[in-house]
Amino acid sequence: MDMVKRRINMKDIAKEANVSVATVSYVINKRKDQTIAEATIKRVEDAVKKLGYVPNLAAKALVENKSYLIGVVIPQTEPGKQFMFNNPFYSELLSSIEFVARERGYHVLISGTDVDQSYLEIAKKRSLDGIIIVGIHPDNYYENLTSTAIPVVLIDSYCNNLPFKTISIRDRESAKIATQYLINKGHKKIAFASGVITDNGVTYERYLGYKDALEEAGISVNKDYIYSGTVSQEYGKELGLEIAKKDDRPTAIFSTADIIAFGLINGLKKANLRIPDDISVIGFDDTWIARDCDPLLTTIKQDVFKKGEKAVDLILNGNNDENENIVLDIELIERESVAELKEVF
Amino acid sequence: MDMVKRRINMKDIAKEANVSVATVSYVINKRKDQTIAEATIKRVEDAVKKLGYVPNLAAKALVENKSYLIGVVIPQTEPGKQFMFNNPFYSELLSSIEFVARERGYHVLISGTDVDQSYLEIAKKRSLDGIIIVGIHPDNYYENLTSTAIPVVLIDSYCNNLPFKTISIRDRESAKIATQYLINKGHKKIAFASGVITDNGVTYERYLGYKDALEEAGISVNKDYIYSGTVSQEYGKELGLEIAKKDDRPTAIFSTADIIAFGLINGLKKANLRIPDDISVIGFDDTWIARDCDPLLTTIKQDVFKKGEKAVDLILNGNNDENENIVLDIELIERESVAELKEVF
DNA sequence: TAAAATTACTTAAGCGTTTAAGTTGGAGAG
DNA sequence: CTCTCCAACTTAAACGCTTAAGTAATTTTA
Repeated sequence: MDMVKRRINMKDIAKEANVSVATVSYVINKRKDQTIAEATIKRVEDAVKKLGYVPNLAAKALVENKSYLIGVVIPQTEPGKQFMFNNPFYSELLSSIEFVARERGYHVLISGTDVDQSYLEIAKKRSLDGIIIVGIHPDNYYENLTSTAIPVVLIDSYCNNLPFKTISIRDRESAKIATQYLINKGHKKIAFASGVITDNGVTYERYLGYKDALEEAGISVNKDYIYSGTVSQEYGKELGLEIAKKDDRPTAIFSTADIIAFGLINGLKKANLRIPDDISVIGFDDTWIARDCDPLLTTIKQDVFKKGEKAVDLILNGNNDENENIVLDIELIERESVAELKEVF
Repeated sequence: MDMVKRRINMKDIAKEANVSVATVSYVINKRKDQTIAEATIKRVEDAVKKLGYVPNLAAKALVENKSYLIGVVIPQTEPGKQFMFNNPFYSELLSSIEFVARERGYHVLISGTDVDQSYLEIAKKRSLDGIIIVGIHPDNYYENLTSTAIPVVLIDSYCNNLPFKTISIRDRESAKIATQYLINKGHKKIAFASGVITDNGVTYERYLGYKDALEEAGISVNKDYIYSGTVSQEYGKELGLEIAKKDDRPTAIFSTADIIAFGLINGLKKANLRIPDDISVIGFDDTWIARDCDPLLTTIKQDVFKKGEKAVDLILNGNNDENENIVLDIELIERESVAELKEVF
């Protein structure tokens, strides 16, 4: 007697339906290239229901060398720490990736970036079907990944020399648009507030766009107006307080993330400046936080859902050899945090 | 000639090190119950390095019926939608679960709640080593899960009749503490603002705690002061505007989530009420948002990291038969959003 | 009417591990 | 000098699935 509760497998189904395991496999996978009698299909399906069969993906993964698993790597604030989730942009992105992946029959494995263990190792171990890397990471990350056949999609990274697919927006142009918007409103003293500026990151691109706009308008870049810290409300707030105290205060600030802008607004208000009357702020991303600042934040909207969706699509449908780069559009959302500058003589 | 790039497996290592696959397996898993000569261990380890061997977890999972994978289920706002990530509490919790799991050599599979496919099925399919269910879910979720041997940990759920481990705080008591704090500050007209109140959810418990405090203080519960919507800043804001217009306005509001409190503050300010001078607000969770409202939000702090950590520990170390319930402590954090009520005669 | 094609299957090898059970040679015991 | 014991291995089955190749019966084609 078989007292131990065994896992129901294809063999059990085969026996119950009076067919071979191969047939069961064909029925379960609905294989179009196999011809199977309607009656047989029904017998198998009935057996599956009757016995409560659930396929074992580990076995499937073993023979197919495929896991129906997509890895998502999210940047950490610090090594050995948790990953960055105070920025709603990442939350929203992850949520959309998970949603789309699930629709496609895939699951999502999340991971912060571990210094000891390269993500490539995880990918190989788990036979991941693809890796979506969000944001910028230490260089050694990418190095290893090039040696593998696993599709890698980079979101918000400008490592153009690497054979990876990317999905991005025109960060430089977008930043230029934001800055030009401020310039068109009469601002000349425009500050730049961002997280750490890394070589291949979006932040650097956005910095370039900011510079482009200023230079094109004949405004020289004031090094005193360039602020770079962490992508967090804390930094924004700190910065708001600092800027408020400044002698030659800027009249507008372009922030590369809503969450920094949010902090900025808090800090500036704390220092009794009115926004946008005393100082204007423009953000980036259009996360929910932009819709719930006071004043409502004028910002560059990027379609976060689409960003996640396209990333999954690139992994699943993309030709692995091709080096695709998808570029999404942005939109400037005018709300309440930017004012026309009254000329002061 | 073997032109196709094959995956390096134990057999290759065995050949290279001149031992059997079994020995390789023993060395790689550092099995204490096997005696292996130092020299042999070194030979195997060298071969692993030389050939760049990475174990195949699918194969391991197949024989061990174990995946080193923990599933985390996060509530969705609506069926067929993405999961709830506007609430920083969930983000922070997920981040800590992932961090702790990774430390322990496990990975995290995330999933929103899919109506069609019960999570039990995913769990079986993937041989998950455990499931952490965050927040409250439709009843049929739990039903299926009882039939399996997979360890399930419920975070923020009061389904006490089910054979699951839980990890929670004393929600009722905590809400009572928050409400009593307001009462001690002289408030009598205290509103309650929450998400949907479900039978087994934390929200109901917090509602009870709110009621307890009022009743104990001899204040009758005013149905007009009970607001229940969604756990979002939008709802909070809407509510803030609504409450501001009210004839018999409450003097304080207890919100069951910081994010609602955040919205409330925005809405109330929009309606030209000063906080805490005109109306006090107390939150719950102490997510980062509490530290970045203006005014800073007085709130009930729960240790989100510990909540995640304990959940992982329960999955990995907990005796599967025992029905453990871990209860964590909370702390009231006094900030700026609650004022002493000046008696008005 | 025999050959070819098609339908509806089955057989069995293989994916990369783990592990219970066996083997071998040498050290220590009697 | 044989016997036992132990260290240091090896052998081979099993985990649950996929799939190329085979088979047998039936139908179509020339």
